[in-house]
Amino acid sequence: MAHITVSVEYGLHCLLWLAESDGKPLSSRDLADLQGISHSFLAKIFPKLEKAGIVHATGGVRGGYLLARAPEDISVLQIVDAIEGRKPLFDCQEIRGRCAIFGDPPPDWATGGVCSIHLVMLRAEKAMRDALASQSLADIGQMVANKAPPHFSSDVEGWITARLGGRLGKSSTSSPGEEVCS
Amino acid sequence: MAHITVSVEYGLHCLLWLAESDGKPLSSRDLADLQGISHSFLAKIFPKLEKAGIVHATGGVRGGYLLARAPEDISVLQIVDAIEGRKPLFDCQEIRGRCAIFGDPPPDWATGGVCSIHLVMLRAEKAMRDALASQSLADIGQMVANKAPPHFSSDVEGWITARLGGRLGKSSTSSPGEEVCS
DNA sequence: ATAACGCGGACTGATATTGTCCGTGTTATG
DNA sequence: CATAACACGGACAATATCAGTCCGCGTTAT
Repeated sequence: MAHITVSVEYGLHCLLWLAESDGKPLSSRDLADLQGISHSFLAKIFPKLEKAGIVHATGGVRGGYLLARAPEDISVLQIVDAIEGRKPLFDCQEIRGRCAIFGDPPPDWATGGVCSIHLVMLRAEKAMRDALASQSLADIGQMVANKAPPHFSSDVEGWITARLGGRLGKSSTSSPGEEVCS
Repeated sequence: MAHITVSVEYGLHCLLWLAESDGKPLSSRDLADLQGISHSFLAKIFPKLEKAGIVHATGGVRGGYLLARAPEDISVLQIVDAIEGRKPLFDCQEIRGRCAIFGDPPPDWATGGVCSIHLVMLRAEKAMRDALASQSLADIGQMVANKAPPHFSSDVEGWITARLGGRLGKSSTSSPGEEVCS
């Protein structure tokens, strides 16, 4: 229950899968089963990504989600804001105006401009957001790809085609894949 | 209910008063009444600042709190950590190890090192913490002092001496003060 | 002796998070 | 055309944290 929630974590992991498995749409159930997370909960996250223009949804029986933009053009900050809705780091209560020495209303010099404490927090929030804005989905995908062994892409491809009911000759993993493997 | 809570806000405002009113200890009730905030709640915050070595408490009937260090040597980050207890920005659930393609246990390449998503969040958290660490209590105090009119320090002095039961001739505000006014 | 103080624990209400479940509309497929 | 798989949205519940109150204990100036 931190400031950046598990909803964001789920969303980011799913978008990484969508960035990898380019072409065929993946349903929220596919993504949930693939990662061992709750489908019901994931189904509440994706409409937010869709409204933010990060993914594109296709309805119907073979429907699912695709990235609406290139992974290079999707920043982590955009994902966080899409899912959490621009949640502030600090919610200033304007304590400065309540000083017992002041009358009612408090003098203008005490309430004008931004509270000094609030200003420090806003700067910290901006530093955090700048760090998140500087990283794209493609950057994280590259980090993950550098860790995975070469056969992993084809394993994933096999799992997906098997699950899509694609009885096209591949029934299990370990078949060589030429499409997604970079 | 943001990541940085109102407890931190209350604590920071109180520490600013302690930095100003140097010499006489102020009780948590003094500070609560001076700012129009809950005394009961404030009384739960100060022991944390005391254990962190930010303020020094003196018990008994004329007791209260004093800054334990110079305002220049107290960073906003130290105050936040003292009150909130090093709360992480992001709590990684290690989704990466739950992939359906993996067996149990998942392969080492998938679980070794820091999760790539977690890494991005840790960098954002560090950027935020660096921003908070770069500002001291004295920095904020200076900002506030620049806004206040010259007679404000003596008004505060008057309020405090009146409240401390100091029946020394001053009964109200608006008397000239020479001690605290910079 | 008393009253003001710090300290700590128990308790309460409000809100956010993390889910689950169900109903509606849409669209490939048999 | 019927069905099943999909997206979407609302209602609901469990849990956690936050904000705040209240009480009892020990300490200390007056």
